[in-house]
Amino acid sequence: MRQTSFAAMQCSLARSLEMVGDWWSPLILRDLALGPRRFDELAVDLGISRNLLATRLEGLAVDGIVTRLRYLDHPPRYRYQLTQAGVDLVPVLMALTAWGDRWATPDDGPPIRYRHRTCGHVFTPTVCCSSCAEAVSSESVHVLPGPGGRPGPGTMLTGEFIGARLMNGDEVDTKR
Amino acid sequence: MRQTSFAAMQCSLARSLEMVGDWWSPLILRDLALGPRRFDELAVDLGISRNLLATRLEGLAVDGIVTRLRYLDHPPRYRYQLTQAGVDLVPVLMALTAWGDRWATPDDGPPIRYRHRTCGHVFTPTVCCSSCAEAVSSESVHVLPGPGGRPGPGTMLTGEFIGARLMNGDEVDTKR
DNA sequence: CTACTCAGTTGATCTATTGAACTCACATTG
DNA sequence: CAATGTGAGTTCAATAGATCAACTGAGTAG
Repeated sequence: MRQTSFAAMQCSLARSLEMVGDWWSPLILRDLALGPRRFDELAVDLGISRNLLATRLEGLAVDGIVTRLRYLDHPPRYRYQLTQAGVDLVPVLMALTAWGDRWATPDDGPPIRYRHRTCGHVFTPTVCCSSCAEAVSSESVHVLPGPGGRPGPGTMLTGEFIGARLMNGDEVDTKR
Repeated sequence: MRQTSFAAMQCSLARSLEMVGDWWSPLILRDLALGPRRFDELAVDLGISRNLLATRLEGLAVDGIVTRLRYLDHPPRYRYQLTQAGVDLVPVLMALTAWGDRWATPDDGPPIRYRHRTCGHVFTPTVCCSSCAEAVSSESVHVLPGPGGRPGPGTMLTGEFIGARLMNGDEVDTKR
């Protein structure tokens, strides 16, 4: 089979997915952000098979998202830690979690909540405009071609649709 | 084998991943947000195999993220469209794309850029606090247990680490 | 009448995921 | 000091998913 690699795609989403888009990786990163740091903790918490966990951690380390730290020499004991790239990814995972709180219907309300230290409030992670700090929706965004944009594997046609175009189309109706 | 289902996990991230966390799904949603809407357009643009595309689209439709619309009766022609859940997910994908722009090192700069209609600026999608609109980082967030939180598959230990705790630990160093 | 498009199915092949058992070094306990 | 336990994986058989490529079938264009 060989799962198709997204690495060659001229698309930052595809490249992100190549690094953290597989089954388990985001949950491993969630755990590293929330507390579990050691191999066995991760394995027990997630219920992931140990060989897969080993493979994933190695991949994440190669991609510079986690580091493997030896915190004890005798016996050798390791701890996995998020790098800056990993830390930067946490808010994105929080946003996806917030989406799940809304659309994946948890049985008894959200399993965890976030409080913002600087303002003190319990909040919902929201994707905002870096310029005006307003929440963005797909309707309020124009997509523009960037310097790295060109047709290629994974983006054969998208370019034709882009160009000062309203994201999510002109003839859109979002009825369910 | 059966790939482990995340659906039963008491974690909104896991439930989100159950719906959109598999190989290709996020790219399919990207395409639906950017332009391609028809089966063949998606297949050609992504280079995904046609049977997988059919399976994914059906799954996304079952989960209420896309709808299949017949826009022509003779011959029968269909178009796939994001539902409100799908539209709500787009900003999250944008945030992940922005992460990729930063950490997945595109060769020639970002393939696409976003402009915010309401303020007119080209911007970086940023995850912010819904209360104070400041950008959140994992260091500025406390994690609190929510009503739906309890140990279970996929979250056996995380609960022990949570409780008015600083996300990403107390003894964290984020050196690379 | 033939070729082409859209929207998928079907089937053979191959690989990633799973679950469980195994290794190996060190530590702890009775 | 023998027996058990813990951390951090590795090895292995079985199987569900992914891939590629060819096929179907309705309709339309030339």
